[in-house]
Amino acid sequence: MIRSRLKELVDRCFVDGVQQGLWTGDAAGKYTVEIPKHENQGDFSTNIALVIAGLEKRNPRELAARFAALLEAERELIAAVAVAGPGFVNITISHSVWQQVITTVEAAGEQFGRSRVGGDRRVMVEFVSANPTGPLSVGHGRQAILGDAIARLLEATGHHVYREYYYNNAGRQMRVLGESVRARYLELVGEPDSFPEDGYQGEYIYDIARELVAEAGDGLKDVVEVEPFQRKAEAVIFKDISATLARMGIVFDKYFNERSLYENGAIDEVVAELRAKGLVYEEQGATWFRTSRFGQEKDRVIIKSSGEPTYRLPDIAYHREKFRREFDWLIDIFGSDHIATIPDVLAGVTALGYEADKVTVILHQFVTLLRDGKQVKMSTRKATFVTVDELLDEVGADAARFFFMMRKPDSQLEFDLDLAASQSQENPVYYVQYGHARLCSILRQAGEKGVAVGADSDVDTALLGEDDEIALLKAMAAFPALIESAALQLEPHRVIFYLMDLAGRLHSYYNKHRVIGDDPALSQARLSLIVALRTVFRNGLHIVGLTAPETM
RNA sequence: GCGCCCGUAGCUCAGCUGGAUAGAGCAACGGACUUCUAAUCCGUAGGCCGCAGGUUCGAAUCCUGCCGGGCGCGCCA
Repeated sequence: MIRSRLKELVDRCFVDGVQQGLWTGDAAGKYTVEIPKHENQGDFSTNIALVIAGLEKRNPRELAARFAALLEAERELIAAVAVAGPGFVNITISHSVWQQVITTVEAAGEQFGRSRVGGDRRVMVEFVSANPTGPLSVGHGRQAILGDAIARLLEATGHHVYREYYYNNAGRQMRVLGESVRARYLELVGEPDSFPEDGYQGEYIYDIARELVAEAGDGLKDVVEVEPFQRKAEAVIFKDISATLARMGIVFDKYFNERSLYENGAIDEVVAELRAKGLVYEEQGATWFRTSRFGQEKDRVIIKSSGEPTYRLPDIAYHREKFRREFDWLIDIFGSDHIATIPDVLAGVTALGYEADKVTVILHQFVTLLRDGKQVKMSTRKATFVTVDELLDEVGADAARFFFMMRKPDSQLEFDLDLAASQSQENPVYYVQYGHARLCSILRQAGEKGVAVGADSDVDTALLGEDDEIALLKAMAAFPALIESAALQLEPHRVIFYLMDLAGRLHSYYNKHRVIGDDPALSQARLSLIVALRTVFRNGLHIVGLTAPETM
């Protein structure tokens, strides 16, 4: 906001300098205006002199001094200019400019931080995509929160977001699930059948079987096909999965199933197209895709000698469907164990004539759970994993969201159950939410004491001159740019770090200064700051799907 | 063996995509409640940014090679 205004100013001074013959125009677009690391280095800093010096082999400090002289003339934004270090030009913005942020925030209200940079681009975010063979585990939980937070950030920045969940219901995995349910069913109606060797052992399989007994008694005991059992399992488990996701505030626009790709002929079309382009061949009874043409080590089987496709084929067909549905940007969120499938899918869509550039894949690392300081051992096979539902029971939706968002996807995530569940000071979720509650509390007090939070015409924001007040104003001013960049970089964790920082500044300020005091004008000014801060907290929390409690 | 990710304070992790003197939260230690919520604050201590080279005005960040950890490398998904 202010940074972009300053950038325009710097650009103008740069051009002025070119016209005056102080330097050439070569550095255009190469220098930056940034917020420096240390507070004694001004509010903003530009490396323009260093860039020019590098290009023209000149003395950076001298160039910096000349550039500073040009900036000095601009007094509406700038309070001070200084040359520092190897040749940085540090710029201090006038307090009055920061103080105007309060008006800006209140004018925008709920829209503060939201933007239209997305330009209505249509984006699909595919995430979770767990096959309905059992309840969601904590690994899926991370993906669910990550994907939803990314979706929310994109929505906040003017994208049209479509959330989609893809699952395989045509393959072996779901067949085994059906067989597992049938075995439990037969066991329950007194006709024990051998349980499949690689069957699903979880207690939930019995639950599904019990539902079948309740509905049909022993009427299904002579059914040989696995189909009815599989369908039932899929339906029941999906109902549970959707309910779990809903507990976290996640709703998908569509559950896309693999089987539909067979039914509408998409699978056959993909094979035919690839074959027509000479990218498919038969060997040892299987059908191979020439992935080696796309920079891979070797070709891959897409149809097994048994006639059954491998997972690759439907994955490619599914991605072709995404392209056909005319999205501008396709975001896939996968666990890091799916890394091997990505090149195949991208090779597939490239081969079919689509721009693989439109696909962004985010791989997230695994989650380890910590309880009593020790790692919780989990095994999918034995169904000893901790489910998302159990996690939500234990720590609640906000803490789960917060903890899953706290780390960038590339990092493995250690989820400390005791910390997330603790209602105490070391829990960062409460630290941030308490910030918002505290602001609400101050405003409640103001109301009770009859200190009206005046229309901003009565408020003299120039009274907000304390260092920590200016720091709070600066932090608020940085919020829109933060949201924009977190959205475009697909990095929700940055919002969390921002909120923790803002909360820290607020709590510190609160302990140092009284908002409602003896001086009515000062109280008014500070209350206007509190109102603006509340807006930023609320917007920040809401944009990433967290609640903003008014009391705690 | 090959590919991707990670390695930063005792622990868990940030570090705005190459900037200036390295950051936060926990844990440790010492302080602050007659006050708008102490779910808070203030202070102290804590570092060979895995190691070694290279690129340049400048590297935690980029390139190469090692070391250590995770995930993959199927006619499983």
